[in-house]
Amino acid sequence: MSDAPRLRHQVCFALYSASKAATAVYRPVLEELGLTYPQYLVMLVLWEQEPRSVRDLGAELGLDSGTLSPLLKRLEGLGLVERRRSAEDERRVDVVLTDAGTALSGRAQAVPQRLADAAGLSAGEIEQLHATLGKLTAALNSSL
Amino acid sequence: MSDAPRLRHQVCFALYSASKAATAVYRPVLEELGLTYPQYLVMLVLWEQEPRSVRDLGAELGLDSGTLSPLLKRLEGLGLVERRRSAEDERRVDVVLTDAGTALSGRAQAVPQRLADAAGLSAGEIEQLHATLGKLTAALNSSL
DNA sequence: TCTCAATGAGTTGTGCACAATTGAATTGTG
DNA sequence: CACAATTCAATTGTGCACAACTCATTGAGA
Repeated sequence: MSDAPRLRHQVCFALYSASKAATAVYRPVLEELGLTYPQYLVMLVLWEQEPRSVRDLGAELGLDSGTLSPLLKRLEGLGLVERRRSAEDERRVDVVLTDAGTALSGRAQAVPQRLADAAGLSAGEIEQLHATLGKLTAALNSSL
Repeated sequence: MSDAPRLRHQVCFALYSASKAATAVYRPVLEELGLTYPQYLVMLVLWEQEPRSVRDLGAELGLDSGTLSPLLKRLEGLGLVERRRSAEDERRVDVVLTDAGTALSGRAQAVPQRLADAAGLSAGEIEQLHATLGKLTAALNSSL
């Protein structure tokens, strides 16, 4: 028989599928907030701490300016954030929440629970999955 | 303190990061084959069995024609596959491997090992991760 | 047989992801 | 101080992902 690698045996495909399925579950929920999934991730970071430079956001999320610049422009267009050149370092652009951006946090509370409800995994399995994914991501990133 | 959901606590972000890290590890390897990661997935399916209709490929990979049509056009441009209208059902387009497409299978043998090398997980952990991701994906998809 | 709903592939439009490049601001070193 | 190297954000170009739509083909039912 063929000894080509098999799709269903590959962990990378399992990761790819699970990640797509998770964002698909989030999509209608986030649509109520007017956000896409990557936009939601940026807002999560800002809700934790602001202002954050574009570089900080990129380091936190693993995204570069090619992705973030237009995304932030759209968030600014939605009236959720503002961008301003940093005073100390004119190369930097600080991203801050508007009042509307801050207020959106409240409506976002219920978002993670929707995934948990749909996941069909026990709390222990979730925790172990989370830990294993963390190890895996760290190892993969350090191998680059 | 803020009771906004925290980025690092979210399994969805762990999935998103791990998936991106895995494709990043694959990228330089696949570049030697002239493939992107989604193109590699399509080739994996075809190496298992061909011909496959566009619909079959989509069902296998969870992609729709909006993604597959241009991707297949690029694979055809690379000379790896051919597309032909099905004789039995003129709505369908069957995708078949060219000789070059079949031959590429050999060079793709070593690809999965590269991820395993970089993963830093034991065989048991990999297996459990794979099983948990499978359960998760099935549950998420059935909740839509 | 004659609709008419369903199916399959393609196209268009929006947004994400990443490589490569540009250009301004900053830092380090002589 | 001068100036080369680095840093930071933005832009451009390619490709993936998905929604919404078009259009041809098929198949089921009146």
